[in-house]
Amino acid sequence: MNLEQKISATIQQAFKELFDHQVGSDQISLQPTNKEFEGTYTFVVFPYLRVTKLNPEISGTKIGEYLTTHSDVVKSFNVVKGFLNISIQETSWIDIFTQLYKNPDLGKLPKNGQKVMVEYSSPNTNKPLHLGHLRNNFLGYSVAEILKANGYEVIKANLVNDRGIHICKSMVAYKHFANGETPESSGLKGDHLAGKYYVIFDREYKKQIAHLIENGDTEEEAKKKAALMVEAQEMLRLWEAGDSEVVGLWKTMNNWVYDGFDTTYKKMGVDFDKFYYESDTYLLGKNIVEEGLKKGVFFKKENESVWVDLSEEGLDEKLVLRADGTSVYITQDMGTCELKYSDFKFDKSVYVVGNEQDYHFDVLFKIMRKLGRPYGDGLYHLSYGMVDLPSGKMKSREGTVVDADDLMNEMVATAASHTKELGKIDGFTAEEASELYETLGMGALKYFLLKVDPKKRMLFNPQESIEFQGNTGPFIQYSHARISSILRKADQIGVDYSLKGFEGLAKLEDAERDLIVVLNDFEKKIRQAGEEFSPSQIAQYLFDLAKEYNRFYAELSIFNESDQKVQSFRISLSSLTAKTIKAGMRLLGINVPDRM
RNA sequence: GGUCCUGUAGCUCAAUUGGAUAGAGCAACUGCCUUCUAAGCAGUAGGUUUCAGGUUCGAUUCCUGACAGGAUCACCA
Repeated sequence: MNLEQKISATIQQAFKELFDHQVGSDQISLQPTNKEFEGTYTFVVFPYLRVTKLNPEISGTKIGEYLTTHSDVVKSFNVVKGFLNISIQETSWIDIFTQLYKNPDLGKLPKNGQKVMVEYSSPNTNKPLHLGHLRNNFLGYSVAEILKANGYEVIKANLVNDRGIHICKSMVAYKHFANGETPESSGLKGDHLAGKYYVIFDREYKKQIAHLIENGDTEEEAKKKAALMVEAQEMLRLWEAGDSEVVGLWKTMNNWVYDGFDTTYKKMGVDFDKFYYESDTYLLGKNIVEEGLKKGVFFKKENESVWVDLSEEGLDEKLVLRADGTSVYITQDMGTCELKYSDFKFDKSVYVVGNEQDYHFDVLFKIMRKLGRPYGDGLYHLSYGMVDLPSGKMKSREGTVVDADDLMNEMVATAASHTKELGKIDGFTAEEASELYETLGMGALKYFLLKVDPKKRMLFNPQESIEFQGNTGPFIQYSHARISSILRKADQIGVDYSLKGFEGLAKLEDAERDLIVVLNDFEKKIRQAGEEFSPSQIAQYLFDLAKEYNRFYAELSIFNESDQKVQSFRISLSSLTAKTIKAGMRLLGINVPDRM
C-alpha cells in the first residue's frame, strides 16, 4: 500500500467511526497541497458535508484529529476553509525514499499479462520524412515504451504505404527524367531521390495541364488527359497485373527508399518489431465484407456496392466495397486489423495517426465492434495534431516542408555550437563531443515535440522553438549531468551512499522532503501516461523533478555537510533523482549525458 | 452547411479530470559564481481563462448558445 492509499484508508475508517458512514476508499481523492499552505496532501471535505452534518472547518478538524491519532504516517494537519491539509512524518518520507532507492525495477510496473500493438510511423515510400513524421515517430515510440513500463507486452508495428498512385508518380518521373540516376551516382539518400522525382512529376504534370488548358481544355479535362497522369494510372494497372518491368522498377526505388528510411529511423532512435506492407495487405478485407453481409452488419445496394449503416452510432452510411467489387481504404484497414490480430492476438491496438483521420478510425472501430471482434474495445486511435510553421501549414508543393533529416542535423549542429560557446567540452575526445551533441540536439527536439498534449496542434518555429534553457530537454539532461558529477566525486572520496550510509536518519530539510514527494510520484505518472497514451505527462513530470532537484541543489550543500549521515543521504537522494530522470527520459526516447 | 478538435500571460505550454488567490518556461527587469557544473537558483512584472448565459458550496474544467482557428464529411489513401 502506498502512502496515499494508507491515508485514504484511514480517512475511510474515520468516516465510519466518526460519522457511521461508508465511503469507498477509491472515492477519497487526495490532491497536492498548494505551496502557500503547510502540508503535502489535501483532502477536500466539501463533498462530504452532507455526511458529517457539520460545517467545513469542524468536519476537517475532526477528520484531521482522527488521522493524527490513528495513522502512523500523519504528523499534523491544518484546516483552511474546507481544505484539510495533511503533513506527513519525516520518518515516513525516509521510509518511502528507502523503498524507492532499493527498487531495482524503478519505473517499471509489474507485468499485467496484456499485449498491445502500437502502430506508428507508417510512411509513404514516395518521399522523405518531414517534421510531421517526427511527431508521429517520437510519439509512437514513446507511447510504446510507456506501455512497456506499465507492464504490457508491446509490439511496435509499421504499416508501410509502399504502393499506389503516389509511388507510380515518382516512378513515371524517374523513367522520363532521371537518366538512370541512383543514390550512389547522385549522392542523394534514397528517400530523397524518390522525393525529388515526386516533385518533378508534380512540376511537369502542371506544365502539361497548363498546356492543355491553353489549347482549350477545361481544367478538369486537362488534369485527366495529361500524359504523365495517364501514364501513372497505367503504371498502377500494370503494377497490379504484376508486370515485371514495372514491378522491377518499383522494387528498386522502394529499396532505395528503405535504405534512406533506415538511416533516418536510426537517427531518430526508433525501432519496430513488425513491418506490414500495403502491397501485401491492400487486397485484404473482402472476406470480412462477406462476413458482415452474412451477419447483417453490412448491406448491398442495387448496384452491388456494399455499405455499413452507422446512423445509430451517430455517423452516416459508409461504403465498404465498390460496385465493381474492388476495395476501398476502409476495406483494406479492416483486413489489416484482422491480420494483425491473427498474428499477435493482442488485447489492445493503438494507431498513431494524425487527426485528419479521426473520422476514418471512428468508422473503422465502430465496424469492428459491430462485427463483434474480441479486441473491439481495445482499439484506440492516438490522434495527434498537425505541426504548423509560423508561415502556416507545411505544404510540399510550396516547398515549406521541414525535412526530418535536415532538421535533426540542424538540431545537432545547434547543440554543438551552443555547447562550444559555453566552453563545456574540456576533456572530451572528439568522439565523446559529437556523441554529446547528438544526445543534446535530439533530446531538445524530442522533448519539444513530446511535451505538448498530443491532440493539440502545435507551432514549430525553426529559429526560436528549440531552446536549451527552461522547460527543455537539455535542462533535464543538464540536471542529470550535474548529479553524475556529484556521484563521481562521492565515489572518488569514498562516501558510502548505500542504504547503510544514512541508516537511522530521522530529520529532513524541506527541500529534501519536497524532492522525495516528487520522486514518489514517478510511478503514478507512469500509470497516468499509460492510461492516457500521453508522453507529455512524463515530460512535464521530469521537468518538475529537475526543477525540484535544482532547488535542492542550490539550497543545500553536500560536500560541505559535516554530518556524515546527512551527507550520504543527500548523495543517495541525488542518485535516485538521476536514476529517475534517466528512466523517465528513456520513456521519451531521450538519452542523458553524464557530463555536459 | 453537418460532425469532430482547439481557444488560458506578449510568445510556447501546464493546471492532479469540478477545488483554495489559474501555474511554468521564453522574452523584460533585479539579485546570486573564491563553495558540489550559472544550460542553474531566488525575486519583480505580466490574466475579465475568446464572449454570453446556465448547473452548485465552488467552473479553465460540465451543459446551452455565439465568435475565431483547424480537420473532416470521395465508389482517394
